[in-house]
Amino acid sequence: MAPSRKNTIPAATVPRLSQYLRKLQEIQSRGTTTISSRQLADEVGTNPAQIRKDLSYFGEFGIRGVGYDVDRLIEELKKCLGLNRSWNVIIVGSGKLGTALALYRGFQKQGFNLIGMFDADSAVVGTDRGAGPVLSINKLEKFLNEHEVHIAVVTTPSSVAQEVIDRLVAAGVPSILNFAPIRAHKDKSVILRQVDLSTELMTLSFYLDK
Amino acid sequence: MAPSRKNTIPAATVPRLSQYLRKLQEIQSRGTTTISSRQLADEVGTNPAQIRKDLSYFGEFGIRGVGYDVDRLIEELKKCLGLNRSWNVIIVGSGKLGTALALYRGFQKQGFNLIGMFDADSAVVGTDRGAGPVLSINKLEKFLNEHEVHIAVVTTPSSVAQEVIDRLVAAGVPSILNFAPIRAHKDKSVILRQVDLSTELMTLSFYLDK
DNA sequence: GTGTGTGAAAGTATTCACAGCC
DNA sequence: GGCTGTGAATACTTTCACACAC
Repeated sequence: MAPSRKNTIPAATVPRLSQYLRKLQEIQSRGTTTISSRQLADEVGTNPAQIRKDLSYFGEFGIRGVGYDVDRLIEELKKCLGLNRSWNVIIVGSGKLGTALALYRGFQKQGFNLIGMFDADSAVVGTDRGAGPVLSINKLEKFLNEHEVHIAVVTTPSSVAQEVIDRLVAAGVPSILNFAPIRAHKDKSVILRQVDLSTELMTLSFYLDK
Repeated sequence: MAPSRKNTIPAATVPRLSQYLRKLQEIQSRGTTTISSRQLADEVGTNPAQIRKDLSYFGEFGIRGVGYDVDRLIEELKKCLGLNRSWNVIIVGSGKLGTALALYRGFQKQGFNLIGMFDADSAVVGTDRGAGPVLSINKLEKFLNEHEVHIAVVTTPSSVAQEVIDRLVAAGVPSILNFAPIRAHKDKSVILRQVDLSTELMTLSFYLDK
């Protein structure tokens, strides 16, 4: 039976589940209805045992001798990932990067509702960057008070990113996705993930230099 | 003695080195000249043993009882990461995201030279998005023939990303940073890293849903 | 026969704890 | 006394290999 005790699931498994899900949605749209762990592994660039092990933390979704039903597995993965509901998202920082993210269509598709964008620049406030009129950063706390925000995406300049993150945390936002190139501090209760161009480039540099 | 045999260095260490480097540069600009592994660990959000172990793969850079000289450690980390030289970078896909990345100032600062941007949209070709006039994607192979490109950053729509990556690989580009939300395939000789908004959001969703 | 689910084994990564040097 | 560098211990991940179900 599905244990569903998420504390016991390896951290490395979680991002892989999302990749399985996306690949399966692509496979579904091609009209394929059944897939083996080997086929999926080939598509996603891993090995079959990894997939079976990852899935086994959540339950038994396959049929021995046959494989997995694509529709069923998509539903199960959504459930595993908490995607059978919607999450409210805001973007703080409405520059090029924030706008690029706001316009990303896959956003809404998986149940992420972009309900607000913020910026400090009064020339930007009021314009539409993909999620209705951009609000002034001064209205951040008021907005957070009136709306339940689950995820805040931070795309501000790095000079103000830590301050913005502190304000988000203080206002009770439970998770943050930070694109500013700083190593943000936060208290343990907040879920923080960092996406960092300069780290990615330096990592490539390391392997190029071998 | 510094072993410098990069195959033996844990994959998880490499991105951490880049974070140590960035934090040290910040610390340097505040005028601090010496730092202990504990202080750096607090700043970067890890533990001192992790830092000492990571550094130990490359050599002995500290002084017992004292700590690390900030200037020296910065130089050593740059050497470890292959940053004591410059790398040529192109961006393929000059939409909002590509433009945002092109305008990111930290880019040039660490020795990454943005030498070209490409797009398929003829309305975009010829405009300046932060790295001189955008070139037509039709001229990609010609450009790669005439310039040594070390890193290609892919920010195209996902529908064409795999095709673009295949062309980059065929033309001999040794490393790729892919922002398109696809699981790209590639041959083993190419270094590929993926940055993926939807995986990040789904990972947050997983932990929010606990 | 085919392919899943899963303990056990192998392989990696992190943390501990202390000898050795300042 | 303080802090690094590192083997040893622990924790975590991936891979193997096979019993079991279809």
